[in-house]
Amino acid sequence: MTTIKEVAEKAGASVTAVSLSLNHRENGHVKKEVAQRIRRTAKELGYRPNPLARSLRTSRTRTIGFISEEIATTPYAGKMILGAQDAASELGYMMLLVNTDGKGKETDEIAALKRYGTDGFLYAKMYDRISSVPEDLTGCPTVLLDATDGRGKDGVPFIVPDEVAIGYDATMYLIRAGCRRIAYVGCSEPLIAEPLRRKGYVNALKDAGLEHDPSLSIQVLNNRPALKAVERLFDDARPDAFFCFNDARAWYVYEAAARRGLTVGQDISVVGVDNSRIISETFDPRPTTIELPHYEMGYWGARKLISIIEGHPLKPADTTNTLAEMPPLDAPCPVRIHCSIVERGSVTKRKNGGTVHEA
Amino acid sequence: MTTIKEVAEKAGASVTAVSLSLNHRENGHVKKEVAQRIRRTAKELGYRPNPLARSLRTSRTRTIGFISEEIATTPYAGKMILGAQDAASELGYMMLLVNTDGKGKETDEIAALKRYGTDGFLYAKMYDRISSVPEDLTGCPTVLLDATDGRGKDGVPFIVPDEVAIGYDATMYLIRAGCRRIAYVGCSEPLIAEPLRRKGYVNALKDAGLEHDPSLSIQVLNNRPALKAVERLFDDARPDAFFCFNDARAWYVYEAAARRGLTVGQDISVVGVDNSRIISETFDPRPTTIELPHYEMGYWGARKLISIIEGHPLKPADTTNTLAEMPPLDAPCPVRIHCSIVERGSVTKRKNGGTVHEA
DNA sequence: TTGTAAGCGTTATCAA
DNA sequence: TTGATAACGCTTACAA
Repeated sequence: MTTIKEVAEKAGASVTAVSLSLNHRENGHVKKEVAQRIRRTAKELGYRPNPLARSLRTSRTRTIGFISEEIATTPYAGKMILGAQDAASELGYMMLLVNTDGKGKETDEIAALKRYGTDGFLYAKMYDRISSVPEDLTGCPTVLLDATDGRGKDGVPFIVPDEVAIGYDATMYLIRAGCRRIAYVGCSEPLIAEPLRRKGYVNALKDAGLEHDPSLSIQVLNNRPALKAVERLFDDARPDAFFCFNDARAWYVYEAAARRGLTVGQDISVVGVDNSRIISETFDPRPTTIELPHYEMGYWGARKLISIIEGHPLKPADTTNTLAEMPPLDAPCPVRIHCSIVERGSVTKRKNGGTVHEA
Repeated sequence: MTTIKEVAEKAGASVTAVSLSLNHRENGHVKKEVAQRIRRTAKELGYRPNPLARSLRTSRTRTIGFISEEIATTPYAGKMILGAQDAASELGYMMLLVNTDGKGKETDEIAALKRYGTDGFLYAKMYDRISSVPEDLTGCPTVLLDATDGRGKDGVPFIVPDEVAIGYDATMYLIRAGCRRIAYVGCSEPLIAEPLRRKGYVNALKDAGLEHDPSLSIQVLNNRPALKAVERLFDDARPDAFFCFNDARAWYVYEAAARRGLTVGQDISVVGVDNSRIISETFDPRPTTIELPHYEMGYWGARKLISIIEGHPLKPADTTNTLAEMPPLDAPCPVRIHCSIVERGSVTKRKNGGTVHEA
């Protein structure tokens, strides 16, 4: 590894001049000509500053810590991590990863991260819920991922999926495909997402001028009772399409359909949220899956965090492209991204089907 | 943050004495009494050495880099990362995570990791295959995860699942549950795991004294053709159980069973490899899933790597507990772990159903 | 056994 | 404009 000293010698300048020039802060301190010479020889030598030495001096490390209680408990974790890592990489940051048990270990891991000098923290949950950020993080730049701390705009900045929009789009997709008796197979666990996705479903029906038949909406848990409930739904309400809260719920629809000799994507249509992918991998493409925006939450969470660290606000324009275009009906695996970024003191504004909160 | 200097002052000793004492290298240099006093005051002050400063001096960072081409492309990535992180954490290491595209970006990310001074690298793939480690890593401590470089024991140390044992155990599990006509639903893609799992299946049948009926073995890809093939298998060979290469293959068995009014876990039994979990989540527990040892690969990979970094060999005893006990037949979701660690110059030895390669 | 000081590679201060 | 030099917090060679 070549050092600043070597560059200075080769370029016939002082280390000061080199440091200043390479950080583009030479104005009025180093002659333009010299600065250019320095940059040239630095490039020739393939010089890259030693981040450790730099950090020791500046007490800024250009690293962020990704803290997750349950990296492995859901298949989606990887996407959130990937998104965060991509953003970090784009902005010249490194990402340190720790897993915690949410208890004593958490304190230790956070302490370790702090010792390594991470500039900020991504605190990730694996499904939207109210979750308080550990005390050890107060005062540190932090962004909550897939959770809120319940203190709204006074709380820690957070990124959550726009669940209403997800339900709306899934349902509208089925409507546009010509379905008229669209069922909703929800989840009877108390999840934040549940009523919101259902709300989107109801809104879409309303906007399309379709009657909202309550007998088409059910909530199920799992195993036989869930299957039985779905079978009753098939037989009593006779839906021509299903919007399923998630893949697990969609499974029962597939099973019930198979038992009736019906083929999904032919006799009935199914759209489910989530991404275990098995459905879209194994069966024909049209009955499909809407992915939760885990990648986007990670990506925009990291951008948001770094913007806080560096003291420049994340411009609203930065966030709008999280909303992808609605794919054509014949696209093989249509997916739409819904992701909203909320920060303290922000104002809500509806935009292109998703919700963007601006500062 | 309290510094070594502050500890020295408070304890009435020199920084040298403090450094030596806290690193437990005081023998013959610092009076025992003084060393103890130093350690006490260090504890009182909650002193923790600054890793950056230490690394700058020692050029060892106690960090490892986890390199993955495709963190997000499979649901299993998270587990491997978790395992590696757990091991790192236990051994006092931090883990830096980067994602690459396998091309130009990879070189950049590796360079970045090197600049940050990572002591070693975990190079992870997401399914067992032959994969060469990037040149940039030659000379650096590296462990390949879920892949081999094809150079056998002369190559880079690697960790891969013991696929034969997986197939053996899955099949034996069905045999022990009383099944007699066990089908194998494989995957017709050219995967390393395919013939190995099948081999385990055949071995188990043989060991149990059951006839190996070739008409019970099929390989399918996906969509309608896969479903049709499985349906033919149902109708022609009349199996009472299925060992499926993975969840995606298992899906077709569920679908075909449902179409015949058969209930899995009642009329037929199914064991599948992989962990999308949807099967075990939604249906009765007995027809179940064998998870690939992603966590273990990450965990033992990191231990292996750190042992290389620190220059002390990983003792075989360390690896044996990767082989969990065979769970009782009535366990809700029986899982068995198969993970083998291979290193240069090692010798194979069969142990407790799994394969452990000893140095 | 103890402590002083050099050095790791930067950035920042300040005198020239 | 320029370039010594101190400082960041630690480890370690070496002198006392």
